[in-house]
Amino acid sequence: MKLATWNVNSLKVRLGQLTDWLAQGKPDAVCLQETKLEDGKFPVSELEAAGYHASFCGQKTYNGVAIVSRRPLTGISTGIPGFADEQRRVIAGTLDGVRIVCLYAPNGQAVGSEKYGYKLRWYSALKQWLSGELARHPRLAVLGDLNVAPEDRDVHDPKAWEGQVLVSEPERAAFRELLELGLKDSFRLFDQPEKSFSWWDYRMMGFRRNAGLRIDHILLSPELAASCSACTIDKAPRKLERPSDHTPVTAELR
DNA sequence: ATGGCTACGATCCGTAGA
Repeated sequence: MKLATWNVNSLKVRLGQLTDWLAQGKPDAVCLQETKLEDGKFPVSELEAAGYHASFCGQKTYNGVAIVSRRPLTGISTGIPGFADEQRRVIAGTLDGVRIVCLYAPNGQAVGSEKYGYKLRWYSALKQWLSGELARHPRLAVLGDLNVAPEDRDVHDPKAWEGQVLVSEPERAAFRELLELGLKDSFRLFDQPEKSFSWWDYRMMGFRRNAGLRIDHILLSPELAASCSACTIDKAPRKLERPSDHTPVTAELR
């Protein structure tokens, strides 16, 4: 099974790139973030024409998540139970016995801001929920834009970013707490190129300078991690005209 | 130099992202 995550930064703008990418890589499921579409405007028929089903939970302008899959998911749920949130950031479903959780973590804006507090509260609720999900679903895959670069090697310029949002110690601690539940960062199960990132700022020629961060992640339960044969970042879509600022990450399960 | 893009929904700029 091939699972992927991609923050498309507007599915309306990136739909053609997505269908091309699906045709090339033929993933079994891809988790999307920042679809920025109300559910009534989700491109169901276009994805069906590409051979994919979709489960989605969106809103206008901001946020929005979806899981696009070769076959329909079962047991679809949205949001984090017990954490009331207007922002559409979480959708989950089951495919071939694998529980797939698609996440769009809050950005946090700036350390100490109101949005930063919301981010940490969101992570706290996420951890509580995923703790139970791991017990319920031994085959659990958590994919998404987690908006945290977990270690300095995930940051192009750790000195410049030190203490900033996406990198700050409380955010990294929140990320580590997910790993302490037993989830594995699938990217780090394998040797990887130095300076591997999944996001580059649109400004300052970020991509050309490889001035990026690794903030899009695929976390796997121990059982799935044991069957994971690869985890790769596909930089090709970031080179296209009008790219998303994020690029897809894919994990292969035996 | 604390900006520089991009998307969106509103105008002819503000909000948000990361």
